[in-house]
Amino acid sequence: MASHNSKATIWDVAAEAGVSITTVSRYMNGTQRVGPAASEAIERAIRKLDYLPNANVRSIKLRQTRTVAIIVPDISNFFLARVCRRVEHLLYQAGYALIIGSTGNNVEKEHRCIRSMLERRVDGLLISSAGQNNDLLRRAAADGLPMVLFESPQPDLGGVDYVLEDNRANARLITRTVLEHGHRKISFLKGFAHSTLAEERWLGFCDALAEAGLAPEDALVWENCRDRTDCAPVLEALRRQPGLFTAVIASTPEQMKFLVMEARRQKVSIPGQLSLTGFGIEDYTALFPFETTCILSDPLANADALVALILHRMAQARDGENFGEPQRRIIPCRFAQGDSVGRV
Amino acid sequence: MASHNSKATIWDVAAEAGVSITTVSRYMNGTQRVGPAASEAIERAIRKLDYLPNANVRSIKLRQTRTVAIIVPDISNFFLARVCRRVEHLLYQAGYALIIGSTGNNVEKEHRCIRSMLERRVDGLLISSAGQNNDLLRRAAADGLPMVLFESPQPDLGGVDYVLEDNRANARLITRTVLEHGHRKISFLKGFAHSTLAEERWLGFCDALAEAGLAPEDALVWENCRDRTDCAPVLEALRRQPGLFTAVIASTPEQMKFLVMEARRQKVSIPGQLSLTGFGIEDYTALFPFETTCILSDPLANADALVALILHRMAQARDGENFGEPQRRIIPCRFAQGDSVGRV
DNA sequence: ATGAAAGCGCTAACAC
DNA sequence: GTGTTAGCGCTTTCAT
Repeated sequence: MASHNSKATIWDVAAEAGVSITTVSRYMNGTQRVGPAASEAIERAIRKLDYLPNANVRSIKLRQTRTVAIIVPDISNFFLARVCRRVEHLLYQAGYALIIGSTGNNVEKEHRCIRSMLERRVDGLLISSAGQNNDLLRRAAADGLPMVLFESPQPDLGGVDYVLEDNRANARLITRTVLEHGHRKISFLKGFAHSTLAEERWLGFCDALAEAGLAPEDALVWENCRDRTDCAPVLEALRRQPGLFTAVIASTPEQMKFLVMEARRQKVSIPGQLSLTGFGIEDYTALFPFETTCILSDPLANADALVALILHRMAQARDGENFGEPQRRIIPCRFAQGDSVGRV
Repeated sequence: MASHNSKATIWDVAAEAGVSITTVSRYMNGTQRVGPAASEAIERAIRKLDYLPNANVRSIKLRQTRTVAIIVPDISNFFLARVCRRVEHLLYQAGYALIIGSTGNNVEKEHRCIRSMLERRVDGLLISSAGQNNDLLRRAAADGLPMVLFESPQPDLGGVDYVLEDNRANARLITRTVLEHGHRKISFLKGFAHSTLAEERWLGFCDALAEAGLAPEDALVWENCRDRTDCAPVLEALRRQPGLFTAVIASTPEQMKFLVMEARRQKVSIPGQLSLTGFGIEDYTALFPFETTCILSDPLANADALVALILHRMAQARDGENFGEPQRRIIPCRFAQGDSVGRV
């Protein structure tokens, strides 16, 4: 079987059609009218040779790749998968392809991902960064690369666009709800240690507690819960020591899911024995065996904002315009009133 | 702010370091020794200029992009998201980047996705095709593009590698289980109309029925169930006409999920009033409020096979070797014995 | 160990 | 309307 280097080039098409490569180029891109005779000959040659222009070569003259990159901690995460799907679709409609990098919250991998995207000269970069690579990102931004960050704010990385949710306010709101239901012993599951997203949710929790004259209790705070095995101990503790806490707040949809699974396994009834709330996603938390009271993120709205911003920046970059003020879009979340938080 | 065309080239580095571009190239790629003095000067120049080689330009000389594409109906689908995550990771480790296309089972979009990937000269293509683009795929394969199909077999597209599950046998197995539990009125949810994957599962269902001397009843077969709204009528029918069927088999994990959600909403107890089974995924069906009896697909095993095959083919293509026999890997599924199928 | 120069496949002035 | 030609930024003979 032939190696696929056997691809036809514009020269082959030109020769076959008996015209110059310029004419072929013009025909392909519609940059200029070409005569009907030539058109037909070229069309025939293209079909005969199965000609497909080489986009990489094109990109070097055009100085744009019509590719944007998205870098996220985990594409199989429900929220991010939804974001990616819509971003891919919207960009596709705008004539861009999407390259995805999934970093697993590994700083080293994220670094190499970013580098790789830069070497590929993507026209734009969408990134939910775990942090620690801000110097690299800053340089890229300073170089004029259209870029929008999302999910996790990077306080030391200004001058770029952000798409965020108000995690602190939302965490405060949900915590207040729990307090209003009479709970005083409230457990909190923190997320990935280095994530500013997780940190903000934690701060919002503390805010609400403070407003009620309370303070977080060490014994009720669970660090770095990323896995089902990280979440199991929470319910085990409760069973060992009934009354240790009456409500638990999860700071990610995954944590909620793990808690639901563990609650079933360990036969802890929700909200009977334990109230559960936190951060969810529509169409995900819907599967839980109760109406979930929680803050609902909207992946589609996030994606829409991301695409709107990056397209805008890329247009500016193409036209050599000044970028102007960095944008900061806060995507509102919905407060879902369910029955997973009971009165105490 | 400067346009990001302000990128340094190999010429800039050479000039800054006082050497020729050849030397810089050799230094970057380690293709040949360069003197210590030159090395240091180049290193300094690179840092100073923030030089990042242009991968697209490189690719045209090297005749490889170190990029592979994966095209799937929906990246936010749990199974595919998991597959993509692992494929991305494995390929990344092998030095390849992954471009993802999500087609929404739209033939037109799939076609343009494939074309786009070919124009980008990806070194390999992984695709779960909805069908109907087999001529394009066949030409690509004939051109020597390493390619492996998965999920949905394309009977008219031979000579390429496949990673599949034995859907027909698995559907037969799960149906037989339902029959063995005494069910005779069994409802079946078919999947996306044009999907050969869905078709195979349907055939396996028919096989088992036939073995038991039964035949599918039109009133119990639901076509083209892709959404929650497609699944709701199933349970509504049962409530309108109790005893219409005693068990339901879903042909995709999503259908199972929708049925679970609807069962809760419509207050149909599983397996009390209705037995439920079908095709699931570990860590997904785990969330259901019962132990699910079903066939479990293994996204990781699928991904491993995909990557192993494509890497092998790409190595062959690079070395100009003959491709030899097409491979066909059947990934085994696990039969999960739960309690969602009751005795009748 | 280093450099000059010939491409890779394409686009875009600039001629005609 | 069409062709000539000079690049785009890089790798790679082939000399030195």
